[in-house]
Amino acid sequence: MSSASASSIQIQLPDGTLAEHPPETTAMDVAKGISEGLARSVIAAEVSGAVVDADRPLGEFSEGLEPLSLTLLTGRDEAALGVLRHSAAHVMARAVMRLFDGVSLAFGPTTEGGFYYDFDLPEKISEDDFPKIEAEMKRIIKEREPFERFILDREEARKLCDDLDQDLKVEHIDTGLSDQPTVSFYRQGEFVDLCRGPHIPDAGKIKAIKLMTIAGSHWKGDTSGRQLQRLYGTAFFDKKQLKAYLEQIEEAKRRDHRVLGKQHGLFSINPDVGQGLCLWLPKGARVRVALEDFLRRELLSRGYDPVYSPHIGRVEMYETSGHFPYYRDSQFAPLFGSEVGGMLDAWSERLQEGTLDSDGEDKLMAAAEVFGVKLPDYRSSASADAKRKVLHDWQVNNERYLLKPMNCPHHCQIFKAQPRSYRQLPLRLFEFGTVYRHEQTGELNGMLRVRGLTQDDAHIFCTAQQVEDEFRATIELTKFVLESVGLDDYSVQLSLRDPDSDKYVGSEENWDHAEGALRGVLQGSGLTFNEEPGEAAFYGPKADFMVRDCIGRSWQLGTVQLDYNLPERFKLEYNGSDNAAHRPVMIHRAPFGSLERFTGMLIEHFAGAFPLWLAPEQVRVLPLSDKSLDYAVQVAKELEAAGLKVTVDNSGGKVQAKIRNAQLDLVNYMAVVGPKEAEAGHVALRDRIDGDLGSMPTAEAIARLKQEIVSRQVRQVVKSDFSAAAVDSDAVGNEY
RNA sequence: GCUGCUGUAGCUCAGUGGUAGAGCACUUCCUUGGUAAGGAAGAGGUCAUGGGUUCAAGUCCCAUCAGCAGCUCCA
Repeated sequence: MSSASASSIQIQLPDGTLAEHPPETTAMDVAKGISEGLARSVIAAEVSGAVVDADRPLGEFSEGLEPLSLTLLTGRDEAALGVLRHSAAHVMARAVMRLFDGVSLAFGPTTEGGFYYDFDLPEKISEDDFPKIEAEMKRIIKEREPFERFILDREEARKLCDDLDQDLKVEHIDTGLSDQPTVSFYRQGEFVDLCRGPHIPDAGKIKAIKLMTIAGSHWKGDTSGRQLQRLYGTAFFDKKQLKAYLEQIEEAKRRDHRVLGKQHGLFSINPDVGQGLCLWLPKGARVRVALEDFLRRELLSRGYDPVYSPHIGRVEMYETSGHFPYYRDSQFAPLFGSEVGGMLDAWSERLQEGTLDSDGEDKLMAAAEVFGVKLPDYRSSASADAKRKVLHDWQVNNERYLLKPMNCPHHCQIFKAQPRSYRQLPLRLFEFGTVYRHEQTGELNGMLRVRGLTQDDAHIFCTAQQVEDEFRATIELTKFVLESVGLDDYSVQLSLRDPDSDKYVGSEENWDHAEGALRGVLQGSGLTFNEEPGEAAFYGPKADFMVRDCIGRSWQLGTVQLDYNLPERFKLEYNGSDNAAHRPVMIHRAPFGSLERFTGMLIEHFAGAFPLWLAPEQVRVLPLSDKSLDYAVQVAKELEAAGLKVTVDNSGGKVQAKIRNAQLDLVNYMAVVGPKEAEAGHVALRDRIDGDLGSMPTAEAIARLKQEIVSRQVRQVVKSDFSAAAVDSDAVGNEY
């Protein structure tokens, strides 16, 4: 960090040129040396890979005799946009402090689409305040004041923040920054903020700003802590980029699967059925059936065995698997064979918490007796654990069930249902398994986050040596599935264990082997992937597919996870070639993730306009007038017999109106039929995308459409011009 | 779950404390047509639910429920 005593430093520019400069030279000086125009457009600099202020003396970054690599960042560089936005966050905070009293600043970072700043202030900010805040920001920007950096040691910094009445900053210096001997501040006019930087040279560089929304947040993400007001905004180097960004948001809104799902009759969620419980309407169900049929056929041809399991299971099974009661908050409450089960459950919980006094205990005993429950082994003098065991034993004998939160325990039981030999491995069990999870109300989101979902779930039981081949086959399958629906922009996130943690089950040797195998397969697959140490589940490493849709948003869909835990817990065994019992490795995998989430994502990806092979209404027959209705019905029967999803528009009105409605309903093909077609046995086919295709024999039209279906053509994806990922979907973690 | 916003016809939405509105969709009638909107009439409402204030509440207040945005969470 500290400047070397050398009297000069060597600086290397991206084109390779080397130059000697005094250590106090700044990136801005270097830019001026090249041209004044460049100097005017410099936003920041990248020095040896780190983004820094353009006015920092470069000598500060010099270590030893190595030349410093310097890249001047201008509005054209992606990294510069982040610097701009963070400076815009400061400008916004400054404007808010001018307009409101008692503002306490929290954090103000950049986000993918802009920036935010969290404030603690007595007054509530509302969207009605945005115009005046924006006006104040514009006033600040117009003054083009520079951002000035200065360093204080911790004590001075603490005092400064205290003098400024910034108690959250004081707290942050005391806690989050307790290991820093000095901290940096930025001053812009009267506004001073504890900040790591970097910043733009002056506020005049901000050419376009807009406040987006106001929302609640929490100090350091702690929901029990102070509630803050988070003001979101965005900023760009020019107004055109801002406009494109706002259009991108509008485009995402137009594609919202909840809007399109309602508009096109795909699915419905209503309070009478229950929050987060999705009704698949006929059209949505047809899309799902197409997806299920496709995947089922594919799995059967790839050596999978279909299985079915019920929607509920004994709680004891989930105790064995370890899912109950540890994840109780996100499960629906157990179903009890007896009315009294729930009471015993609460009773047991209070014993565990130690909140049950003897008076309460007597009342519970009396209540239990009313229900005819006899607990002769329950002694009031016994320990809480002993009492809980008595209650638990009663419950076990009186059956309690859980709506299944995952399919794995059932599939483990299927593995166990028969003796297994190594010759049967790998055993691949698949099921479209419906599971129920009691997600928090605030998490629910259309089809993307629901409480009842169907996973395209399978569990592969294999030997440690087979993991690599199975993993490779699963990756291939997932690639194939994604590409079949026209998703060709994806990468893989490989989650590995944290080498410093001991929370993991399974032997070190197995983990090493598995992680090496996974990495090797991904390297050989040609897929782009990144490794995330410490992100693995405690029971095994995993690979998640991150998919980009056509407007640049990224989604986490398919997942492959290794599991050393469940085979252990369920004591799964197979007989090896050595005639000894061995424990299999289990692989969870789901290329879609869940049918709900996948379909919701597809609705947005295609903006509701599904490719022919997935479309819920592939052809609509449009009679020219009622006189041609009989022929239209006859044509529809022929198309239906050929396996096409077809309807007849029997409404009155002109054919132009019928075409318009069919186009708006996103029907792939229209078959216009009038007297001429009836005469010749033809249809006048109209393509949703290309328009009128002319008159042709019905058989020819059928052949054409079937060809398109069989080849699973994805002919049209309406791409947005805006390529940057502006709206990040809530990337939902693994589904197991 | 937390904070904020919203809830009016099937859908999208107007509605200033004083008789409930529009467009689209729907039904009926007229029109029978050639590749993105033919015409007319009709029907459709416990203004989310429950309280309160008021002579009077869709409108103001409180609670509940639901939706949305963000936060938090996601085996």
